[in-house]
Amino acid sequence: MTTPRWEPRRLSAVAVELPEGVTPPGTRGRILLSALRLFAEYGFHGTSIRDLAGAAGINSATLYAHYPAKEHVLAELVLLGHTELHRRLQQALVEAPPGPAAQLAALVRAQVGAHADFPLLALVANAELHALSPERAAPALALREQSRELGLRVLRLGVAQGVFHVADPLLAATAIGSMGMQVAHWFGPDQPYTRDQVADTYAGYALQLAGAADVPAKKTARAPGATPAKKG
Amino acid sequence: MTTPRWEPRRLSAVAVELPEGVTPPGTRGRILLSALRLFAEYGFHGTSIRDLAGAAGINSATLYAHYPAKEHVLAELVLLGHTELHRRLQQALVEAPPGPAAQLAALVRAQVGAHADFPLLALVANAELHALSPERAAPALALREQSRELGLRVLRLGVAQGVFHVADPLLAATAIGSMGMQVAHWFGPDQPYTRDQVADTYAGYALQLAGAADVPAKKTARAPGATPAKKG
DNA sequence: GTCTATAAATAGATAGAC
DNA sequence: GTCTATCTATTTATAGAC
Repeated sequence: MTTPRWEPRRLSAVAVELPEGVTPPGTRGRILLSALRLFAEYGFHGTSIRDLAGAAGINSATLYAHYPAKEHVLAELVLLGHTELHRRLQQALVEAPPGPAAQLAALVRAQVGAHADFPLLALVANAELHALSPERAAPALALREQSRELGLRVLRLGVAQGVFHVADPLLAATAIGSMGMQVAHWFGPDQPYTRDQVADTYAGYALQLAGAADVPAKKTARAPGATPAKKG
Repeated sequence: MTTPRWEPRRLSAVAVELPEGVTPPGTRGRILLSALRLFAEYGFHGTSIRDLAGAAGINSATLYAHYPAKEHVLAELVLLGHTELHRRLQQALVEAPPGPAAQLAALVRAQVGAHADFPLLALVANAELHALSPERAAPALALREQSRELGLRVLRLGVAQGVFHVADPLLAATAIGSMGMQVAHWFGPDQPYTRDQVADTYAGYALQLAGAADVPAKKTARAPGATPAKKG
């Protein structure tokens, strides 16, 4: 690709940004943000070194002063994305009130929040990870596995305590996780929801799906504000 | 790419096949099946004309006797995938017992079934659609919109009838649809579930998520067999 | 329909001046 | 760090023989 083949369609109005404090300063940061946008829109293989450099306002050769290869730019984004999600999930668990129901709600809110706050990063981290060599994909895959187990543990605990009622916690965790992952594909400022509305609503869905006994089912309304887990 | 960079990771044990009766005979069919596998594994831009031809056992120039360009091969796959899903959803609605609960269950079973039966096709149809020009993506996008509305209508009807209890049917439909879409990313013969087990379980999840009042919540067990919608 | 051969453009990456 | 210039391989696609 030299010049854009056609107008972007995958993600129009979404802000091109990375989590706080992780964007490198100067040119390297501009390269990373350009890659975030282009990889999300056209994919890793659909973006050339010259596209990347052009979007960052530099010559293509200059890119190699900051990254040894195109793959390393993707690797940094993929790792950033998985790290941020895992960090948020862990923090959510720490801050959540005790009990599987509140913890599941907190996890889902954190997952949905992460995917709504950084949809481009989530998209690249998930959809382009396959373009990395196994060695460079491994760290992200390890983080993904850890994140998955956080949810699975909460679900299993909830079933053991009689709070949740699912025959197969693994399948339930997969289904719940799937809801949140897809948020990156459609959420944006053009949607009639705030990120907290989606996060809260999805947390309610997760509890319903898990058959959480005494949890307010009608809390799935369009109430704004995060108000994390004020239910026991 | 000339020779495989590394072993396939995205989808290992999944059969490379298309829905019954749609695979073209002869060389054109071999091209299409090769594209199904390679596009799913490496993406459209990650697969070269020579990869495609080599996998089909022909010279790269021969490909142009069957398709005018690489993009047309992808376009055929993308349209095939969206057509098959829409066809199954429509048929599921026709065959389903009356009532929003049974209809929602039937839709989810059909969606999950389609993604479990043809994960490669679902993956290509969804993840590589962005590589098509707007004109060639349009037919698939139209089908996608129609499929989406099938689910949305059932949810809205169920809410209106007091069978479902969700504040925002659109968001609920999105969440439910997201569960099923992701099935293509993980389901395969290496999983400890049959396609019907996943389909039935996910149908139960959807009803739970939607707050379906009087629906057997414990039917989410690992009971094999499709047995479509024997509940009212 | 299938091939060999090749054109024309673009790819990722490097050399070396400033 | 950034540039111009360039190398080398690969890309999509075509020409023309069989």
